[in-house]
Amino acid sequence: MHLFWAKGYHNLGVDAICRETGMTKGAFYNAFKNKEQFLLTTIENYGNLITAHLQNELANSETKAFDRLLHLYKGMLEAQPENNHIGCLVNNTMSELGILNSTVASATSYQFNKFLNVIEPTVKEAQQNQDLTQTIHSKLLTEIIHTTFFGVLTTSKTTKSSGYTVMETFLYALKNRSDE
Amino acid sequence: MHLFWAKGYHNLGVDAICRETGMTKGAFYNAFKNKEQFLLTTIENYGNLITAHLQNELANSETKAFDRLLHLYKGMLEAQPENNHIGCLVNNTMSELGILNSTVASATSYQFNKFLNVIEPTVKEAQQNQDLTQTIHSKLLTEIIHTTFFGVLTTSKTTKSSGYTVMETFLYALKNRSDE
DNA sequence: TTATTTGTACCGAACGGTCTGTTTGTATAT
DNA sequence: ATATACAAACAGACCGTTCGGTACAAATAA
Repeated sequence: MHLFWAKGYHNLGVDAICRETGMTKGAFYNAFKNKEQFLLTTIENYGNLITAHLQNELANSETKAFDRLLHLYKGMLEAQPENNHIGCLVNNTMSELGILNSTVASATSYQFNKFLNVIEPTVKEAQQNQDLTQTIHSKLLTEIIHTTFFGVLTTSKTTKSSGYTVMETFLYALKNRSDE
Repeated sequence: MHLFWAKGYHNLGVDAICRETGMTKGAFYNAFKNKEQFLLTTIENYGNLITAHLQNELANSETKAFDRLLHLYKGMLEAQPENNHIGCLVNNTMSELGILNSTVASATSYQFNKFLNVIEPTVKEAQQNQDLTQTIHSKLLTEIIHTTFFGVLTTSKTTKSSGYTVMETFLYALKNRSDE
């Protein structure tokens, strides 16, 4: 997972996967049909991991929904510099293989939607708290937020910054201004 | 340019470049030091092309600044389905090579900033027209908008949609609500 | 003539994937 | 308890292809 994450698909060979994991080619091709199948499995594992993380981060009901969202994205973005700006495997794979491999494409958009479904209730709660604009349906608003997050992840790969300023300012811009 | 754009860096060989352009390897390596140098040249050409396009699209002063922005992003996103969701070369390259090659990384972020500098005056104008939130500095607001655009481009590669709904709703969410 | 550009054969390395011989765990028969 | 059977798992040499890049002679330009 970490190899695909950091190096991408075409820049990572099966030999390197085997070297890193201690598998041999025989074991690898016994367990997976091919490199693509291994990527699909990896994406699913990654998606489950992230989904659990999101659920965990957003579960805390002691703080307000909007602050939980802020804290969630802050944590993920501020971890980027120390993680060598590895970004998100789903985002990375969407970009590299989205138009080249439709099977992989639908696997990534499936995981992306899973992310949205986990985040949406908190967005809705923030809307009900009058902390986020109510003029947009919570599902679409969640998509906007997480899409921007993906954009920030991509651009921060080259600026080597966390990109959190952009994300934070963006979230505050979506804050309902009726309470100001 | 079109080859890097559609296939990415690692998935495109020098042989394929020569086949497509009619060059031979001798000519290629006489003109460019290596494949990376060719990518850097390509990114610069691409950046100039897009910068000119942005300038052209935003120059029209007959419509309001906010509507020009809307129209700009609408045009670029609605062209995606017919262009096989090729996206933006700068965005694609940022994602694939951002953490692997620092020279390419800074070339892409340089072009990204050029884009921002072209768009910013129109954003500022929209702010002055009270059509965009004034609480954020125009440069940062421009960065937020274009970063979200990049995010939309990436995710729409896998959903095969134009993604314009997300972008449009997003821009309207940044609209100053004092006039409603 | 001399300098530059071009065509192409070629290089070693790495690619995804296959093949075959061997080990291993387990189920059944004795 | 021990022997036999057998499929699944595994190790790693090996396959043809493609990779980025070089060498060098031929062609062209100055």
